[in-house]
Amino acid sequence: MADSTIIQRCEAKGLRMTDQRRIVARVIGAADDHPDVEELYARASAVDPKISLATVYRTVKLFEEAGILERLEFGDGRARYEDAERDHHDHLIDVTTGQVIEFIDQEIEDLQEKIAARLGYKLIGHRLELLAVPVAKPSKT
Amino acid sequence: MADSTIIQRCEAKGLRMTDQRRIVARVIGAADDHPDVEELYARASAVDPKISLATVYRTVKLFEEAGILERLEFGDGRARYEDAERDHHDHLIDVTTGQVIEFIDQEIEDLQEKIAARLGYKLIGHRLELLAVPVAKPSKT
DNA sequence: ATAGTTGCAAACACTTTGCCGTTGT
DNA sequence: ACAACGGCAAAGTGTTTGCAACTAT
Repeated sequence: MADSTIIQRCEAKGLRMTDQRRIVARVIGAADDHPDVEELYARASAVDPKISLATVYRTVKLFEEAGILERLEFGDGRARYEDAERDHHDHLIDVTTGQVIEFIDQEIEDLQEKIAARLGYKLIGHRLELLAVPVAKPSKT
Repeated sequence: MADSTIIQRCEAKGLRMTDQRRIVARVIGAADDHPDVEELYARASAVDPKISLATVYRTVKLFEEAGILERLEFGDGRARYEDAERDHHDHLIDVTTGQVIEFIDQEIEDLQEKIAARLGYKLIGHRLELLAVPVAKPSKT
């Protein structure tokens, strides 16, 4: 189940697929940013104006528990979701703009496993966010 | 201001020091775990039974904004605080028990800077939590 | 047919805030 | 003295839930 859509993976897991769930699935699948629930609701509402916020919350939670979505928290108190099936990556947050940049670095992945092992643990996941400022423009200094 | 107490750093920054703030400062300084605000409130209440939860919230926020404390979020919806002056470290969370283990690894710190630089950014901070399970006991596999 | 789902509004958990009497400097 | 602070309870967020009507299988 490598390159399947969110909807296909839902079906594969036997989740009952309603119109609302399909809409939420599509909205997330189409997103290339990291929308919070309110934003998913706004995008879903554009497709079906009578979908409710509660349904969006229930749906993302369901999908998350099914391992289809991954919940992210960037420290602003709102949960964000992304397709769990996408290639693993971490996030760099531009603190000047709030922009989120995805990246992968195998070296850092390996290092994390090594650190966990050193502490007597087996790594099952991690959260890594780099907070940074652009290095380009500003005047001197 | 390397090895100073939280209270000393508050004074150095010119914060008005009340009894309540001193209590919160001491409670955090004495903690070797990662208490959430409710827990800080419980510990502070043991010293001064009439301190209010609102004051604890106001105080940790004030201290955080002064750069004296660091706010942590382990994904359970509650903010946790620790002394920002302690040596930098990251956290490994034992998902079977919720226990939090602190660690430092210079290699991973350097790598993060390198990654940020590669993306055109200057690293100003990061959040890293490893989620892991103990590797010892279990039977065969 | 029927167990699961939805929308709505009410309930929640955590955190912030307005008001007013109190306190640090 | 007086701006800043603390306690209280009320208000705010983001998220969850009870319920009656609806829908996928």
